[in-house]
Amino acid sequence: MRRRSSTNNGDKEVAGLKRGPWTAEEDEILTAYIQKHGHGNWRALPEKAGLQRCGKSCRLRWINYLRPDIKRGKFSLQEEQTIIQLHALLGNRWSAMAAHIPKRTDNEIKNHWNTHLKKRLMKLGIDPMTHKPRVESSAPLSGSTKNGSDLRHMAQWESARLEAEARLVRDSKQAVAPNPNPIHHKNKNHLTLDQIRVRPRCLDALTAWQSVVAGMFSFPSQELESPTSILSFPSVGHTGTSYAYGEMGLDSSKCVEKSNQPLQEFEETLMDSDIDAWFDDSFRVGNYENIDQTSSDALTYSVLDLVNPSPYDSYIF
DNA sequence: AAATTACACAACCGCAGAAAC
DNA sequence: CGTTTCTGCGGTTGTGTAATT
Repeated sequence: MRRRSSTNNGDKEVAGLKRGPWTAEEDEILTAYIQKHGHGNWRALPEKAGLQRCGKSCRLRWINYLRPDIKRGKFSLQEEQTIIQLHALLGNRWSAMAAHIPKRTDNEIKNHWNTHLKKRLMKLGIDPMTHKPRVESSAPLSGSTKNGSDLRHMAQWESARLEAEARLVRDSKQAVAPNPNPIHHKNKNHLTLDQIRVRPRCLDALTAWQSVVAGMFSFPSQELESPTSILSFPSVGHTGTSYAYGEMGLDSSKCVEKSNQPLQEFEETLMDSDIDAWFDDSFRVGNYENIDQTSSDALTYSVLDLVNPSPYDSYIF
């Protein structure tokens, strides 16, 4: 594809350098060269390999496309769930997210988020940046002060949860072993076995949150508490169902109605496109108690484990 | 069937931090 | 210790293709 000339440091456009999509022949040359010599200095690589590309372009092509340890194709529901949860923890830190999603590149995750997941969350009434329900400021709370209070209560709880999670991620980064992944060597989210033993059962809040969302389908009646928040949900006049709708960012007045009505209308909302299947699968509750933390497999413990207790053998998939 | 629009994703840009000099 | 160079990251855009009109 044609681009305007670059003013980037070290990559100033040089006459004769090819741009745009890579050909199969170029891919072959680059792959063969790196497999034989390693990439070494990216800037010097194109000349050595006989490619009319800048080093930056070669690096990008290798990392995002040609590397052998890349899984291509559709994202699984589990991967999507993980991305969403990691995004809630890490924000737009795509490379950090990629470090916890095997065989996926930051670029791929970023693209998938921007083209799919962000839109799905928005469609569900969830702000993709804050991961909080979007409450229309212009929409009155339909005369229900109680519900307005509840929504604020939920927002406070959610805010506290996110803060606690962010704090935990920061803390976990301060005491970490080197990441063996050469691609993401800067990422330091892996914990040693000793560190795992003293790891606080921090993100149970996330599980709790998932429980709330899953409550849309199971309607828990018990009070929900979060270890990362002093707030708890009122048990009177505010069922799991109504919170769930609030979580979905639906009109609060409808929440009250829906808590006492069949799910028909709600289901109709979800029936739109493929959201229902995705949502049902993506937000089922995991169970931290099932983790075998003494397993030798737990030598590295990552942020992924915080958000997805059993990512690879989940019953979801 | 052609034109238009929406979508997906590869690739580029510019910046910041690390490393080398 | 300051400067230069290199690398990696996140944001953005252009293009090909599918879907719709």
